[in-house]
Formats: sequence, structure tokens, C-alpha cells
Amino acid sequence: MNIGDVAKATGISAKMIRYYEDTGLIRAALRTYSGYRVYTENDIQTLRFVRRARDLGFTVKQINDLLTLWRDRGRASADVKQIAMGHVAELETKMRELKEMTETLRHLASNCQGDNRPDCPILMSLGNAAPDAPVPPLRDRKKTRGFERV
Amino acid sequence: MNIGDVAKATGISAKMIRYYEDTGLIRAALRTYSGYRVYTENDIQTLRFVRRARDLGFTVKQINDLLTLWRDRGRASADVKQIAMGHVAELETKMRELKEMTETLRHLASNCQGDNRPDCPILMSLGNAAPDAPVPPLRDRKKTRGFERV
DNA sequence: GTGAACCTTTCCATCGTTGGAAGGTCAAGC
DNA sequence: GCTTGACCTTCCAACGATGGAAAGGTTCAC
Repeated sequence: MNIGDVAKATGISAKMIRYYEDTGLIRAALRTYSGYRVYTENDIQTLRFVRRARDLGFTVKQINDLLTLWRDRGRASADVKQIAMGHVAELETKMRELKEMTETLRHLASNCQGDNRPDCPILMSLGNAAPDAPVPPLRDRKKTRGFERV
Repeated sequence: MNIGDVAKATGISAKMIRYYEDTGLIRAALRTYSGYRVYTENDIQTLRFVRRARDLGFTVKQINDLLTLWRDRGRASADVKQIAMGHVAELETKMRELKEMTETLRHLASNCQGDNRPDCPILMSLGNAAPDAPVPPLRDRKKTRGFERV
């Protein structure tokens, strides 16, 4: 099978398959004399594994570790579980962050009229002062050293 | 104020301040004759705005739009609200995806013994077959054109 | 006048992915 | 045999946001 067929079969683009090979995530495919990559069913299994792990949000590094365990018949399932649960913890941290953001934004937006008028609590919250507020007189600013251009 | 002071005052690294200037998110700062960037209180207000928007997960593009509205006294709050709610929708999509991932993983992990034995539903789910499964005989595979190296 | 602490620009790297350019290969139709 | 189009190859660049290092200039306090 050529790389294009494999891409269709696995849902990973040919670009990415080459990239995964470059970065060592998957083994280099055999080549025809003319240089085309040739894939076996076994390679496709591996790529499907990669695809599913990717869909679960694992990083390439984690996928690498999982692949190693997958190939290791003497593995301990505890090792697999540890990677998975570590990843779950990461995902949940990310989720908490997103949740906080959405809650804040929803709260601000709920107080925004959303009409033709400029008043908006969202902008009020983002900036304390008007953006074009007059610059304070020079004596109130820390003196700059040297002269200003422009 | 020099860039370092501004970095401290706004919580944005000097690196990022220069980057925002390069990419046009913020206006180019004035310079002293020796080339140092000089910031006014007004600039700092803008950067604080950027910082808060960034903390809420807005992309630089969205922050750009928000800044434009912020500076526009004739804005309609509806435009601001639309950006915010669009962003909320994106965040919630992301959250749903993460939630699905964690649920899948938690489910798989809950069925994993996490002991010394190799059997693991997580790996089972990722790969349908054993990675080193024997390659099917040649006649079952699509014939490759040309000869194989290696 | 010297040293520390700043500042400047430029380049490189990250992560996962996509795109393009320039060129070689293959199969099919004529 | 020749052309065409679909495939393949490598290399190079970009995204977004950030960090880092190198190599050099500036400012300030002692």
C-alpha cells in the first residue's frame, strides 16, 4: 500500500504520516526502488492506534510511551493506567480553566445589553480606563532618560 | 517607562510586548534617541486590557477586534457581546471535547486492573490487533509496483 | 570609569499540523 | 512511444504564543 491509501485507511494525512516517521513516532516504512513508501497491514494497525490515541488528546510523547507499552508483551497494565490517568488529570485541569473563563464571560455578557449603545460591562471589565484617556501631565510620569523621537 | 517596568506592571513579558508590537496588535511605542521603547500610562492601560483578554482565552485576533471596539466610542455593545459569546461557544465546544475524552479514558481506566499483568482495556481499545501480529501472506496484499528495498 | 542591570535586534525552538514548490514515478489512453 | 494526470518525493515555511540565547548598546549607581 502506498501512503495515500494508508492515509485514507487510517484517517491520518500523508503529511502527518511522514511527520510521524521523521520524528520517530513510527518506524520508517519500507521503500520501493523508486523511493515510494510501502505499508503493511501491521503498519496500518500502528497508525490506527496512533489515530485513536490522538483522538483521545494524548500528546505525541504520550503516544510514544503507549506504543512502547503496546508492543511490550511483558508490560504492566499499571504503567498504561498511569499514563492514562496522568493525561486525564491534565485534561481536567484544562477543563477547569476553560470553565472559569466561560463562567466569567457568561456573567459579563449577561449584564451586557447587546444593543446599539456603547456601554458594555465586558469592555469595562477588560479595561479600567478609557483607551484614549488623556495622558497624565509629564510631571506625574516617571521621567524618561534621553529625548523622545517622533 | 521602559519595557521592563511595563512588563512588571502588566504581567506581560517584555518578549510578548515586542511581539504584540511586531504583529500590530498594539501600536509601536515611542523611542528614545538611543532606541529604547518608552511607554505611557495609556499604553499600559492597553496592555492591561490585552492581558485580561488573554486570560479569558481570547485569541490575538479576537483581542484585536475587542481593542478596536474599546477605542471606538461609537461602538455598539452588541458587537462586543457577539465576539464574547462566539468565544464562549468555542470554549464550550472545546470543553465538550475534553469531557468526552476524559469520560472515555476514565471508563477504560476503571476497567484496567493497574497491576503487574499486561492485560489492559486501554491498550485493547487503542489497538484492535496486536502490534506485532504476523503480516498477512503476500497474496492477500495489494501488489506493490517495483521491488522493495531492504 | 567600571560593573551591573537594563535595553536592542536577530535567530532558533517549541507543538501538531498544514500548505506550497519543485521535481520524480506510475498507469492509462492515444 | 508520448502525453496526461494522479500520485509520490523532499525541502521550506507558516501558524500562535512563548521562551531562550547570542551579541551588542545604554543607563545608572558606586
